[in-house]
Amino acid sequence: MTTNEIAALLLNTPASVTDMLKKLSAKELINYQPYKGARLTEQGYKHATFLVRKHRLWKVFLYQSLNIPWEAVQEIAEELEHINSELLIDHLDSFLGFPKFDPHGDPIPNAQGKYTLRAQSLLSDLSPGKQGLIIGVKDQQLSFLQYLDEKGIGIGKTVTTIKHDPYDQSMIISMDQKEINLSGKAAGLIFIKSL
Amino acid sequence: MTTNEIAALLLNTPASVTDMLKKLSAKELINYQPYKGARLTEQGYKHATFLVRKHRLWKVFLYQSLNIPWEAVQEIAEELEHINSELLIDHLDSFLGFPKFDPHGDPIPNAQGKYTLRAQSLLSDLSPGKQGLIIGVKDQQLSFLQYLDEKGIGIGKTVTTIKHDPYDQSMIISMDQKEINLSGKAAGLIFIKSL
DNA sequence: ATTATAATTTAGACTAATCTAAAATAATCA
DNA sequence: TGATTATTTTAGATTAGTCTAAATTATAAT
Repeated sequence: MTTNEIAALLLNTPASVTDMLKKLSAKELINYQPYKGARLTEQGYKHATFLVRKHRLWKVFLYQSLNIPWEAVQEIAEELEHINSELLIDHLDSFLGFPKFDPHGDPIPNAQGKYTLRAQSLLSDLSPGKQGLIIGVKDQQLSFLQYLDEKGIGIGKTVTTIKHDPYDQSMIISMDQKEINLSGKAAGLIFIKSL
Repeated sequence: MTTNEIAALLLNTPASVTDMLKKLSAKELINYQPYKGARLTEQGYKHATFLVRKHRLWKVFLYQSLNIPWEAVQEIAEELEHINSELLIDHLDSFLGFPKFDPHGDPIPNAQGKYTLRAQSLLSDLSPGKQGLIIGVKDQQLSFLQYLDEKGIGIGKTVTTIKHDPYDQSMIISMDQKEINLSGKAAGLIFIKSL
């Protein structure tokens, strides 16, 4: 990623990002060469993985145990993920039953930092007549998640492609004995396991 | 509390505490007059109560749900308590079954900020032959909690006073069919409900 | 291959939170 | 009650994280 992209993502200026890169470099979490970009070191990768682990485990907890609505989960998890205690996270993991995926279908690194892989394809590639199990989403913007909620689409649902429009890629799928229209854009953001 | 005492507690210098008092005063959380001390405003009291609520609910969660050992609970709870979301805390409260007391026996304010009161006395005041139920401790220093752990003393245990030494106030109590020696100091830090 | 444009970094300023040392105020005691 | 001591506050320095504007470097276009 470029300095500007990071800045846009963090809602900071590129100048601030440059400072951060220098600091991360001093801590040996990244290898950084001015104007050339940066790359995580092994140590940095471990830090990042632990952060991902914390974030996704908290998401599972907030959503599954506390029943906190979608809209609020992301924001709270971003605060919780900064609490630094391996003990806490390992106990949380155990409490939750060592989940392998978070409520968006994203894989959760285990205590050793290993991700569970699984075969996945896009709903947009599911041929007419075929069945698929929804296992995740690619985009976690609120507007998209709400769009899915409205249509009743969620992780764990089984869908069948009825029709795939060759012109605009929009799809008609069946789910829960109902037919649903889906834009090509949306279908390309939904991960499925074909059945 | 004095400026110096606050400083000692926070492990900061008195100069820093003065700065904090001025800032809290600017936010109208305390009424502060230089050299005269400070007092919480109504708004400040509400903030403080919410902080206590957060802290104690997290403690219940860490201890009861996650089985995190004593020694670690306090430190983690101090980080968690700074996450500011009423939604989160109210859901956590509900998840935990709206507990009224934390694992040390300290009362937890409800969503309206009300504490549950209960009659309590000190173990040191329990006359020989009388029974009491341990419901809390007054001091939460690690060393004291470990001292209690070693003797098997904890919240929910029923004890009977056998003997009370008039000279050094030390006590012999019976618990779980065993006799236990307790210093006068310790007995004065244990809350009981007499039975 | 030069030049123009875009991306990135540097320099310097600002704020917030802390500190030390000095000054001001309050409390204590002879 | 006046002097001494303790407490508290102020003043000024330091560090970390951010910003804007200017300078530098890389990329793209003619």
